[in-house]
Order: sequence, then structure tokens, then C-alpha cells
Amino acid sequence: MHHRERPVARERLAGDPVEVAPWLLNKVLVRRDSSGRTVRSGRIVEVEAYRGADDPASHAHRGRTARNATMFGPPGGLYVYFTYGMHWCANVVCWPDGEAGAVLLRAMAPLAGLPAMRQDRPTARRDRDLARGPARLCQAMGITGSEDGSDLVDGVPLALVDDGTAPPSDPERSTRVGISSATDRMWRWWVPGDLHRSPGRPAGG
DNA sequence: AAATTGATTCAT
DNA sequence: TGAATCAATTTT
Repeated sequence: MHHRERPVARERLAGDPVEVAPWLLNKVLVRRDSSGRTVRSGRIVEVEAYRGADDPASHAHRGRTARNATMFGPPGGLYVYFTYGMHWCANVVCWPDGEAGAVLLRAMAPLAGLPAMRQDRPTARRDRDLARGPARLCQAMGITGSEDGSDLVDGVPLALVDDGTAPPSDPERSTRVGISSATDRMWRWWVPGDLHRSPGRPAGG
């Protein structure tokens, strides 16, 4: 049956990113316009967890800076950062207010607003390439640094919702992609068999 | 396998 | 003030 979309509970995001990350699989990221209509959405199929002080691969590892401030804010925030001189990446903030940690959104299966996504991702040849990778996901959803710090639970302009699809009971996992420290931690998860997962090769393993 | 691109950060 | 780094993507 069809379930109504409901926002994820902020309390559920306030925990350890390593536990929140696989739980976020199959949740839906939605962009709404000013009248509340869904203009783009996609199902999250690949994530990575980043902790704070005890995770050398985390932007928050060396403490709070202007760039990573959102990660130290309340759970449910959207942490957006710029990297490689050209790419935006989006994370869901975890842990209680004051403690840093987040889940990187690495890939999505597009659900709604595909024409707009194709327009913002002209290099995507197939629809499965629209949001396959963290920077591609941001392009497909129209996310940039101007939306750093917005709230995914309040849901404007971006929302994290549960449409009734449970997370996979047996998510696949690996080490994280594109990092050079803490390469042994198996903190990347994806929906088994989903073709929308990014091709990124894990660091170390 | 190599080019692309610029903010951020830490070290001088 | 300078150099290294970088939660990647695209093209060759």
C-alpha cells in the first residue's frame, strides 16, 4: 500500500552516525517549492558515516571551524561543503547539538523531478547516472553551499522523509571512498543490488 | 590514467 | 603568504 510521507524524527538522527547511516538507506530526500509541492526527490541508496573527534577522516576531527560549523549544530541539519574546486557534497548532521558527526549522502535513485535533474546534470547519459555519487546527487537535487545549515526535519526547502520503505535488513558495506586516513573503518553502506550506487572504489579495501 | 578547479587549513 | 589537501567527476 501507499504510505504517506512523514518527516524523520529529529531524535532518531541524534545518535551515532555509524548507526544512523544504514538506517537512512531507503529514506527519501525531497525538494519542495515555496508552496510545499515536491519538485525533486530521490531514494537514498548509498551513505557513509563520519564521526568527529575520534575520526581522522572527518572534517570535524580538528575541531570547529567556519566551514564545518553546521556539523556541530543540531541533528537534522544539512551540512554542505565544497571540495576539489568544483563539487558540493551533502551530509545529514547527527549527534546532539554541540557534538559533531554526519552521514554523507553518496547516491540516490531518482523518483520525481527528473526533467529538472537532467537539466542540471547534462553529462548524465542515463537516468541512473543522475545522482550516482555525492557531487552528482547535489547537482541532481540543486543543492549548493547556500543551503548549508538548512533543516531537513522542518523540511524547507529540503526534507528527509520516510515513505514507508524499510531500510534493507542486510545492507552491504565497505570501507569509505576517497579518504586517506581511518581507511579500515567499514562505514559505507548501500542497498544490495541497487544500480544507482556510485562506482567509487573504497579506500584501502 | 590525467585534467580539472578553488576554498580551506595549517605551516612558515 | 605559501603549500598541501581535498567525503570527485569527466574525459582521454
